[in-house]
Amino acid sequence: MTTFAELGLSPKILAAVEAAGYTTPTPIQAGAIPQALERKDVLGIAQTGTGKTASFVLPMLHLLEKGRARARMPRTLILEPTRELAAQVEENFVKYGVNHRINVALLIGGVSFDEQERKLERGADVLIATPGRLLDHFERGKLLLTGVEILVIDEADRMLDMGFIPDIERICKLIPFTRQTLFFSATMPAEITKLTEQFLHSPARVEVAKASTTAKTVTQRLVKSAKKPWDKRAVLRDLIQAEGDDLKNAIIFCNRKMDVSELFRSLVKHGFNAGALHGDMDQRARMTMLSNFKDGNLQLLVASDVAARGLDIPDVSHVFNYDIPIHAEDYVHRIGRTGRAGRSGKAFSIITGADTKYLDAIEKMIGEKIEWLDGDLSTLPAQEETEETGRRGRNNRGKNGKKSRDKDHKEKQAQPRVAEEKTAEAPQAVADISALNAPQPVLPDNVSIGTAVTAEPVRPAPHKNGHEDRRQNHNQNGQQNKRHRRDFDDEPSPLGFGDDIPAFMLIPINI
DNA sequence: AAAAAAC
Repeated sequence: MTTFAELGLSPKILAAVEAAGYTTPTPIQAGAIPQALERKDVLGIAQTGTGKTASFVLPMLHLLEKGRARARMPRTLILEPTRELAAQVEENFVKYGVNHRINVALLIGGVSFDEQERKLERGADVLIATPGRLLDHFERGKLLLTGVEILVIDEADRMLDMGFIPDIERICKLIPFTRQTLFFSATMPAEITKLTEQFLHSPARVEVAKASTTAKTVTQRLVKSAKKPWDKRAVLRDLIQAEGDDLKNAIIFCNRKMDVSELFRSLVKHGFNAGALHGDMDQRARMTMLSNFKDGNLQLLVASDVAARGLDIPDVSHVFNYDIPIHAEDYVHRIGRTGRAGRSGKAFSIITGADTKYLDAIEKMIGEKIEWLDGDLSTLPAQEETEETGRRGRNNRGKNGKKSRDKDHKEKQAQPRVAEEKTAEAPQAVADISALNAPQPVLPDNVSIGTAVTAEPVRPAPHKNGHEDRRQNHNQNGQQNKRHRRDFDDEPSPLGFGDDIPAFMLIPINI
């Protein structure tokens, strides 16, 4: 079996790898590192969770040992599709670069330019960036890409999904062709193959057997539910409680950002130790939520698909699909957050009558039928007329019977109820939850409860037209609906604390 | 029925 020492890495790097507790390289590392050290282009085909990041970070450190960076001229560039992934790669440089003196700059959106510019000015050995912010810096003239010796394109197929390919092409053309290119993708659709033909020079192809769709160590179950959000939330709570101590930590996926916020608030109200993660959250809150979840301070993370792929969150015992994903491949990515490295994991998907089409597609794709936990949809009692739905339905609806979140929201402010949905007790309710149910200003979209209790003024009544356009990339038709959404969702981005979030707010609620 | 990413 290969060892790290045989790969040709410098002693400084080997020491750091050993200190990090690794002895044996993964297949992608064993395949890619020697090629990269020989300055060959590499085409790495590997999923996340295969040790892919180290397979470019380690050889990069090795090659960076000679020479040093000049102002505004980074020596290497790594492109990542999401901010979290970019930050995660930076962490890898910290971990494996403990014995090196290298300057790493992280260029991602959602945070201020100033510090990023300072780091560029100081001379960056490694630039880790999402495409938009990188080009933004470039257009401002803060950055020259002519000194880049190594270019890494990570998660190329995801970049494709996200429409980044034109940006990637543009960036590639700004970098001298004498560079070395390391290119990673989990799949190779035609567009990606074309891209590699365009930008790689006789690459060494390193392919890691794809973890056959879904890991065998993951127990998958379907759970029936009526369609209404409060029904689904109750089903979820029951599931979480039924798992008891088996549930160490879990990611709960929703299809929409708005539902992430809503479910997060609901879970917290019910006394669960939960956080939230989606792309409209303030970057700082995103980072904090993620690190708190990784550190075990948060047990549950309600997330959009921003968390479905790539994020290195070891040891998630459970994945819940609060919504079943619309695209079958997302199902695989989501449940791939558990059952990693041979450990066992459980994945529960809440299914309503409207979901069967997507469920069929998923089962077809993974090539198996997923078992129902407790009877399939046909065993679902007729839901409409139950006391439960009746009561909640009234509270959740506006005069015309259409859902009016804004109204619902204000009602909650005015006369908060002790228990939102059915009076399920919180699982391990110990701490003083009453504060959460006390009258309070609008509970912010993004962060934990502490915020609401602070004297942050309730946000001024309806939005003036002007500043609604921050997120105008929603659908074109249906202005009415759109307004509803915004009124609820478009809280002043987290809390209006600007860059200075008081520390206590970032402390998750431990119960 | 979506999310992500620049301002």
